[in-house]
Amino acid sequence: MMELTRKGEYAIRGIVYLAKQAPGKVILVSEVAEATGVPQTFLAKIFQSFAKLGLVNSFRGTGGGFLLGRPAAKITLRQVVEAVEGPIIPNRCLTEDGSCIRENICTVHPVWRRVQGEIAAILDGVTLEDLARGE
Amino acid sequence: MMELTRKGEYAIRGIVYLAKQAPGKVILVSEVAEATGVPQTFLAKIFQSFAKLGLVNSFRGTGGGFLLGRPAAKITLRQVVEAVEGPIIPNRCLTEDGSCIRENICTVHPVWRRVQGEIAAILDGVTLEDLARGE
DNA sequence: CCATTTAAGACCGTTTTTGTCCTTTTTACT
DNA sequence: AGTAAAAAGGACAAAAACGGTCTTAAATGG
Ligand code: SF4
Ligand code: SF4
Repeated sequence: MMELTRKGEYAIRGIVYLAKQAPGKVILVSEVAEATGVPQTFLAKIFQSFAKLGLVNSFRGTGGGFLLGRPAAKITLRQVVEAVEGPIIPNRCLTEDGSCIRENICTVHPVWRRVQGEIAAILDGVTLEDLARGE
Repeated sequence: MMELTRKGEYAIRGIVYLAKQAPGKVILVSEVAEATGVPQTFLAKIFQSFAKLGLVNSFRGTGGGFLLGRPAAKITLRQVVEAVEGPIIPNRCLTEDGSCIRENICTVHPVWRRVQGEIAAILDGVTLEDLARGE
């Protein structure tokens, strides 16, 4: 239950690898893939979505590659996870458009809201800098 | 991300309905299904797995049905969720058989362990009695 | 025996996951 | 200008998970 997908796991491995590099250094996706044990084409897709959100910068052509879009200390684990997995939603009724008619009288709903808040808080409290240098 | 399946949601709705009944009263799965808006045959399956674990007792034949296997105060939300969704595993490396070779040196692993612990603690702290009478 | 109700398992369409492959675009270097 | 090196983008697809249904069997009370 509540399992991160491989995409999420790969995303973290990949961007943490970037965070470990010297700031400003451009890295090939092929290098990241090999170092982290992630299928290269899959990782490329993941990095593309990172790039759209500004989490990484990319350069095409010879000498191209990826690097972090901002300092590692300014990227949280939550941002990484939500970039590829979407918002943290332990149950359907926690989406922005309240989807369950029982929501008003439901006693379970607040429990899921707490779960959501706790997970978000933990993930918000961890940055790529923490992960890159071993907390 | 981290979304409860419909099976899990249905399971909670169903067993909370049982918890709201007078202790000892036997309820038909058809009644629970109608009251909670869950497909009956699907709910029947869910209740079967509850029965195997002792969360509910069942009686077959005329006058049969379901009731809680022990007092509502002795059944936690975690037990209900894990009965149908399996253990709370935010990431693969948190299964009993450590499946990731990086686990020893990984800085992300402890974060997921924290998440696991927090979710478990929240769900452990809520009983069917709480849910039945509105906390 | 018969109606009722759960138990158990086979089955099945849809969606999501987990990728691959191919073409295009951008860029640097010669 | 030509070419090689990357990432960008999109189509495709096998496998797994999800969300159920259906059928048959077993128990139970009348
Ligand atoms: S019944 Fe309660 S917990 Fe379930 S989806 Fe509706 S509001 Fe959420
Ligand atoms: S790399 Fe770390 S977080 Fe990812 S599966 Fe392995 S131990 Fe867990």
